[in-house]
Amino acid sequence: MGRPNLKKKVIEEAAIELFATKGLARTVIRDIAQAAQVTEGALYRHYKSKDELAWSLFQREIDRFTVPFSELLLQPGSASQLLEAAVQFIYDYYQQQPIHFTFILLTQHGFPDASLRQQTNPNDIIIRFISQLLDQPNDQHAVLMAALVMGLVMQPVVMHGNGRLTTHPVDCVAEVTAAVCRVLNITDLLQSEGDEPC
Amino acid sequence: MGRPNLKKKVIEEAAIELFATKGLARTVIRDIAQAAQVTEGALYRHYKSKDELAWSLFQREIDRFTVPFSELLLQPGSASQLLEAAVQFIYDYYQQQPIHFTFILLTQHGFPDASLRQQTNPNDIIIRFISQLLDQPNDQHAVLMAALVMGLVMQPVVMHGNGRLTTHPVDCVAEVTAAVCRVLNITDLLQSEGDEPC
DNA sequence: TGTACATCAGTGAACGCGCGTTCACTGATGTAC
DNA sequence: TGTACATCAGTGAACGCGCGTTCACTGATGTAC
Repeated sequence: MGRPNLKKKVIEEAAIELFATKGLARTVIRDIAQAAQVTEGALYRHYKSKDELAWSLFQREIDRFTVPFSELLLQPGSASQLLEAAVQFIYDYYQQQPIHFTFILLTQHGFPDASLRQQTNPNDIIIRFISQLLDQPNDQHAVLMAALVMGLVMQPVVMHGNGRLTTHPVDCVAEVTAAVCRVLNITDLLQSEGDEPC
Repeated sequence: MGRPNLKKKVIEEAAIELFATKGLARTVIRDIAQAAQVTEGALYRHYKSKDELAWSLFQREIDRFTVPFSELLLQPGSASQLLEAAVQFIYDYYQQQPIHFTFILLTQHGFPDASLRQQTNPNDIIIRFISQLLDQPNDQHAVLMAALVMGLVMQPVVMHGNGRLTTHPVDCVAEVTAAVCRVLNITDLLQSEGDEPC
């Protein structure tokens, strides 16, 4: 083999898929190498340890998600429009990149939480967004609301992942957005179909 | 030492605490033995493997939670009363047994999901409860609603666990219950303070 | 263009540590007589 | 009550496998002249 590191991407995709399905700890270097059709040593041409591989991929995947996501939250629009766009974005991402999304979701607890910069930590992004939406400096009430919204939006993904929810979240955008608005007491008129308000 | 297995409980408590804080995979037998002040061999007088220990504790802790919880859901009362009691029960449990509750929460993904009987699986209990509450045989809409409620109630615990929410969930029962009712479009009158309705 | 050399992604085999597990043992407690 | 024996929770040391990691190597590609 020569210069073009053809296998790096293959290794990374294999690692992400295995991490997403088996978890960090249950995935061993041999699994990754085998899935990527390389020997185990090849992995160490690109990463100096398994931990570095996992952490590096996690950071990259987090960024790929959060950068466009936080840009979206800066767009102009009413609260309900923004929220709907946010929910749509998340579920679209999950639909188009299910493995990468699951990787983020599943492995986030495997790293010390403080190790991500606040700027790129999805939890903190949501908290800031909800704080300004409610026009409350980020006091505890805003944090609670952020937690409620976070749970509301993510749990359908979890339940879809474990097979209980067979409807794909992407087909529940309107319903979930409506729920979010109800929880936040946002009474904007959505361009909604189906679900009726208070 | 003699017959009374004094150390079994100590071993189990040490294991639960370590599993809850470090996770199953990052906790090694030596950690548990050291924390319980016994040698590693002692552990194998009670369990035939690390996996059996973890699984056995998980089943036991799940049962200790779900048995009284699902009994509570059978009590008479209005929808909103039942929901408030349920939220109160969960947050009380988390307050009184934070380590045990976190153990369940954190390690649930470490076991194959199908391995718990449907009867004692919290997810399925919630789905059944919401299904009958909405008077919809458990079709996908009810499952989605169950997911929303589950996320709504559990996420504050997660965020309290990672330090973002400093208010204890037990002090958010009214607010969370109100959110649940709004999501489910339940317009019962709660004996609520503070939060106003539609 | 052709030749000589540097680079470096990937190989294949080995290494050694950390881990779960085993096992001969000890000695305190319970039981039979 | 006292004596002999069975039981078994806990000890302490060792074992061996699975795992992450290392390393001398190969050979294809890029570059200098």
